[in-house]
Amino acid sequence: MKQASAVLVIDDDPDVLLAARLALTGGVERVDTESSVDGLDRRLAAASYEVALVDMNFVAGCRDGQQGLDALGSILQIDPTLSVVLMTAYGGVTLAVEALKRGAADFVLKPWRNDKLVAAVGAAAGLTRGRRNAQPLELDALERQAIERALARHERNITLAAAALGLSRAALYRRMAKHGL
Amino acid sequence: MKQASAVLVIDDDPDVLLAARLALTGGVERVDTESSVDGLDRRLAAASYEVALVDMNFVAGCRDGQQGLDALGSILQIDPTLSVVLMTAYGGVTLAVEALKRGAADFVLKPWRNDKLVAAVGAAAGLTRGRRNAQPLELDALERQAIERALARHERNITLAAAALGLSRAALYRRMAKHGL
DNA sequence: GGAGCACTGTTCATTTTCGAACACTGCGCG
DNA sequence: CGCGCAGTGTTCGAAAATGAACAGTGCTCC
Repeated sequence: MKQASAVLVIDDDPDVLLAARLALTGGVERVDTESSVDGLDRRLAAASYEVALVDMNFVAGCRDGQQGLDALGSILQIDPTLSVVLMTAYGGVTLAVEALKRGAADFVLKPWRNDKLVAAVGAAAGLTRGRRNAQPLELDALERQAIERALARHERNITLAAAALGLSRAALYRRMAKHGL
Repeated sequence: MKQASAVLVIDDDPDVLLAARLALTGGVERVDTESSVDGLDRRLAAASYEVALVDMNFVAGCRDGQQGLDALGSILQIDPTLSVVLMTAYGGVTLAVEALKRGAADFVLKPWRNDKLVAAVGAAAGLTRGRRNAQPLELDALERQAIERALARHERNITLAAAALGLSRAALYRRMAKHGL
């Protein structure tokens, strides 16, 4: 099924923005561009993006990608469900690893191959959708899961598990029976 | 606080195993080594490791790291709480990104700097401990969280939120009151 | 205007759940 | 052995949660 998706591309180089737009158009519903990381808050609130594609180097002569990592942090703080794909021309393994460890969905090197970029953005959009659709389970199922975990963690010692769950032993018995454990 | 931690190192090169042992001894409680990815199941069940440090290239002439990715998958399937640090001499950004996306805790290049390796393994051990100590919340708190999320997701529409949680509207009102929402 | 609709907030007889108490089973220990 | 301890599984009157029903509020549409 074809999915509508909105992507926000952030880079200080207009050429890159244009190239990204051309590469992504057709693959995604909408491509917005932004040349700075300022005012992200409003930007992200205004339209509900599914992917942010962010450059890591905004300051000339500064190639360590720190701005990108900072932007990543800001974006995830604003919306933890939004997938962030980072891109850089100067990246090494160390930077890529750091980016992923900090929660980036993917990491692409400039210059990119258009099909790879589309694939990365598509996969990231899928991640976002997955996170956003992850509706809280029904309370019943949630309780069942929690009880199972608590029992496992305490090696089926009902007394301890009950205490950990914050209920009386008798109550845990009843709920175990209810859930068929 | 100094933490006891057990590390399992897997590499087909005895020199690498020795180097790893030397680098890690002192930094961690115990270092076990293994020269193959076979029989991981028993190995992991026998001792409770906090980190697995795994080489990505077991087959001569095959440098794409596929074995490492497979091993990563196997290990996480056996014990999802165990942090896996991958290492390779031939890695590029692409491989590193793939490894992290598949759930590796970190990715180090051979030859490593001993202090970096110790730091990576230490951080990974911390991750494992965090995951393992993440005891299921008390049922009450869990319910509160679920209710908050459901309300947020449905823009405070009580009727919809109640349906999503699998309880009646009146019940949701009561629980909201109980939790002070 | 007013009928239809979707949602809110509350009431109350009925049903469920609560936990303290009890009896029982191992198990280590002097 | 006899004692204490830690755990299990069950009982029962008291207390709390349940959901159908109701009245109220704000809309949209004709």
